[in-house]
Amino acid sequence: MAAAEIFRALGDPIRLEMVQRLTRGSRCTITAISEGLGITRQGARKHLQVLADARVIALQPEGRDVLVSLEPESLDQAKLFITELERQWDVRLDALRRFVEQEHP
Amino acid sequence: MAAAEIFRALGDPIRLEMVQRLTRGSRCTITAISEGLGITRQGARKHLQVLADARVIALQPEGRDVLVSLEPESLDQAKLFITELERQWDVRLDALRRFVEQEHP
DNA sequence: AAAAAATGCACCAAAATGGTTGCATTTCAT
DNA sequence: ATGAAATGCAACCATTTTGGTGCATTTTTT
Repeated sequence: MAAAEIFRALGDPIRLEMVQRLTRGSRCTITAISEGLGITRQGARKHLQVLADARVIALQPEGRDVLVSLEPESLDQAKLFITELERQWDVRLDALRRFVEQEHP
Repeated sequence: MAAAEIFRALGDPIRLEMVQRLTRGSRCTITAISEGLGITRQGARKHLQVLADARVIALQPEGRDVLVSLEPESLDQAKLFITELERQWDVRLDALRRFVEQEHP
């Protein structure tokens, strides 16, 4: 289940903050996005790797630094997954409603 | 960030499978939802607790057993969070586009 | 009343996570 | 050419997570 990995990547306050920063500001370096998180650069780097493994972000070396950028497709995938869950839920509720109406006319 | 906890709860294949079962079938007991997952009931029970802590599901004792049911509001919250991320992303892209058009008329 | 079912609780072990420090390497700027 | 900046890598540590076993307890069922 690829969705689980994306959810997992988003399931941490620091990583979620990183993603939020990327949606607001543009792409930036690892050092830049690691500032003001209360952890070291090396610590932040591990979080970035988790996000990259789930393809929530992309890391591309550019000379001396590495550019961090958002991969919006992953967010779409996650949202679609939830939407589908809700659709199934609604289908079930509808079936239940029809059943009750049929049994108690 | 409450969203992080919800994402975290969804970020595991077994827990995601449990949620999916709940959207399809109706509420059921702990034993029922723990079957066919490849782990013991006690193991499954811990996953259920994670989901309950994040309010993705509700656990209500009912005589001898405990009924497991989905709390759809949590899914909505998670979806809304992603939707908002995407909105910010789009706002930024639009701003960038307008900027480029202005600079290179 | 006795057996069976559903669950809780406590404890245990292995693995993963989150975070650190220290140091080496590459690349850019002066 | 030298120094500063950005990064990578490895080792290490504490904590949490994942999963298990064993046993006690409470309800149903027969």
